[in-house]
Amino acid sequence: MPQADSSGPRKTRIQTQNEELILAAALEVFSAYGFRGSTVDQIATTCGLSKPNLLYYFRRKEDIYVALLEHTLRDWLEPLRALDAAGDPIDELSRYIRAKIRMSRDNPKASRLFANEILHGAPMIGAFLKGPLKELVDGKAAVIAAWMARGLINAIDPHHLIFAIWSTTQHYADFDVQVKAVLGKERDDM
Amino acid sequence: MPQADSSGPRKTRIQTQNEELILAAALEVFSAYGFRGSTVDQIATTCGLSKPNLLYYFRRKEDIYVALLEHTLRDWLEPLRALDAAGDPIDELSRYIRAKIRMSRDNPKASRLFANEILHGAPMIGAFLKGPLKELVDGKAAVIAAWMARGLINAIDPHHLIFAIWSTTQHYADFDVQVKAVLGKERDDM
DNA sequence: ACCTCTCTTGACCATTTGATCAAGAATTAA
DNA sequence: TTAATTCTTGATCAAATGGTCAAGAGAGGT
Repeated sequence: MPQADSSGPRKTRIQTQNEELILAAALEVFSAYGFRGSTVDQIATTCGLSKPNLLYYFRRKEDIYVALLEHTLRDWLEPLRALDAAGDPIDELSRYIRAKIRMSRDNPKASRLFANEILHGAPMIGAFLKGPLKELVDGKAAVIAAWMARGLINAIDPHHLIFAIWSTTQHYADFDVQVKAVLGKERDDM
Repeated sequence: MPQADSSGPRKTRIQTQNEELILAAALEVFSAYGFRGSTVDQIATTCGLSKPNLLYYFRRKEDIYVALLEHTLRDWLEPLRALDAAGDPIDELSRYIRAKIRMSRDNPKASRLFANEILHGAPMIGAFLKGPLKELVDGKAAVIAAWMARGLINAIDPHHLIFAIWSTTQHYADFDVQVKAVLGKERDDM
């Protein structure tokens, strides 16, 4: 029972390797079909393991999903964390926006994974949103508000500025098919 | 077999009434759980009909879903259609944006229904996106481009301007739980 | 009242799917 | 080598679920 050890990451070579395989396959499948739309068999087939073998590493379907969310969530917020109060507002915000666009382009599946989770009421990461995410956003909103107070940038509600950045950038990952359909799907520029 | 008549809407009073009930319940359920995440039983229970009875009006689960999408799609694009080339650009765009925000607020479930469909690759309305939707957007993008050419508003890519409007406004419906979580869920203003 | 057509439902079916288990194969430590 | 541990899988199960069907209840027109 590999999950049992909460003390130390006493993991076998095979264990580490297969868990990575599984999470990669899970991202592929969950991001495309959502939690309920995906089957354990699909994930198993995608990573070339048998279903019981997959369930040896993650005992429940939900465990795979949660592990994947947590695993991906780490990098996802990195660009926002990097927003530096001491830097130039325009530079900092530009860098943040560009980083978000790059992430949407390079890892649209992660974006769709989260979008789907939140769209369905965030049943698994609701606590995370109200806790760590809110803290982070509140903190950065304060940074932006300080810039505005010093007259460095136009004053608008910082929270909604962040929402606007999130929505516009992630739009290209989450609604990819719509964007491609409307643009005629040959154009790859932005 | 009520579906059969493609000639005229020869519908019974009960038929019309129950179909409305079903579509309302379907919006409730599909918007919350997605297509595969929803069950016919859930929809039946929500509108107080038995499952076989519901399947008497819509023979397959997919039929309910498609009917709902088509039914909702009509109003959804109305504000964009209303964008008037002869009007003042600022007024027209303001009106459009306000209309979209109002729709996101008044009918977030419809927004989430579409968001989910598109997020999963638009398996049912892919043709609509590439056809009628593209025509409409291309037409309105041309209108906006004409305003820009006359120097009435700043020049940026009209298609991406429309995407920005879509994403920012629908964000508040689609990612409702995230917005509420981050804002502390008491605030109801924008 | 009578007949036809519409509507409703309990019972049932086939398939899918998350999950289990015992037994065997492979790996690792001694 | 040997023994313990880890890994793998075919077979199987129970529950959920989309969909069917025959038979009965109800509405509407005459």
